[in-house]
Amino acid sequence: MSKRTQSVRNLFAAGPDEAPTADTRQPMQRVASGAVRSLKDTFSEVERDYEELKQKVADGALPIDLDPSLIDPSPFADRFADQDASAVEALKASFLEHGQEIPILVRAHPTEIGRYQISYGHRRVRAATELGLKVKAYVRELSDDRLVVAQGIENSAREDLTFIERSMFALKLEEGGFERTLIQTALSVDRQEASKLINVGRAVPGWLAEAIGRAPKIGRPRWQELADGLKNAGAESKARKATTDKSFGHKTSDDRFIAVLRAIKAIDRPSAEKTPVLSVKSAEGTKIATLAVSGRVCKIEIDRDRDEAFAKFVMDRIPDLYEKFRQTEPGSEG
DNA sequence: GGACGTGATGATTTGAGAGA
DNA sequence: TCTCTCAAATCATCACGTCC
Repeated sequence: MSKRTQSVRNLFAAGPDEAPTADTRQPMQRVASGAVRSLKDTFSEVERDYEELKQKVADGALPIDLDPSLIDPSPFADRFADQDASAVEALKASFLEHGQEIPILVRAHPTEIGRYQISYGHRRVRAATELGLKVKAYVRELSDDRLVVAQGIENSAREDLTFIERSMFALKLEEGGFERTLIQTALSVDRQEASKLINVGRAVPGWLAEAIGRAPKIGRPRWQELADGLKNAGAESKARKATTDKSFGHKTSDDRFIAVLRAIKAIDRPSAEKTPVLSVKSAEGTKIATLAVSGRVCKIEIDRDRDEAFAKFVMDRIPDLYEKFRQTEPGSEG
């Protein structure tokens, strides 16, 4: 750090009120020596630097240290609370080792003087709070629109929001009266994706999403499947019952999702999830084939070593069998 | 006509299982 | 244990229908 920067910082730290006043300098002007003139020039320069610095802080171009207790979360939360403890722990370790390398972005609280609202950096604030440290923050004037866009851009840069977190964030923005185009920008998605996110957000009750958690391995199709399932009568109470199960809290978030989905689907297809593996035997008692029903497929398995030819024989006749099936099963055509 | 919703599809990624 | 294959899952995009 240069001496001049240091002097500017010291001046900034002391504040303008403590700078020498014009009156105190008056007698020195009578001594028009070169040294004094040089000192005056330097002072003017420092004063200009101070004004520049003040402007940069006001513009949010330079970070300042804030007490985390003065910082409130974003009014448009984009992630579930208490679901990313490991990430906060990692941040705490990083803070202790390197300090806070990346400042957060806040705006002045619109209704409470002296407080701030986060645009992005919730986890950094939490880490700083737990460590009893101040948090480096850019303070900018942000409208609601700019706040959520900045928030969304930061999140998509990290790509660490799960589908349901993005879905709930999108719904929050939609309910907050934001334009679709802004929601698309904030989430870096096209209109189709934004539409799907919002619809899933609407279909999945907040309490259920919170109970399941981030479900990092569960993507749109399966959340969509759950959302569709929840439209059936009684599905929500089944889901609620699943979340009160003793083992529910011990499962991972992904497993909690699967448990709820299974509970919901048990209404629609009671046999599908419970069907055991069925086997067919010959007259001599030899196993010919087995039928295994999983989430999406029915799998018929035939022993290759013994019956590969038979498997081909069956395959050849499947079209005929399927036709006969369609003629005999009234509900089989859709 | 523009905004939105929804289903379908192809490309890519991921994970499990088989075989060397 | 490593490599390969294949199925499942996800994501992005397209196409079409509906509504205002």
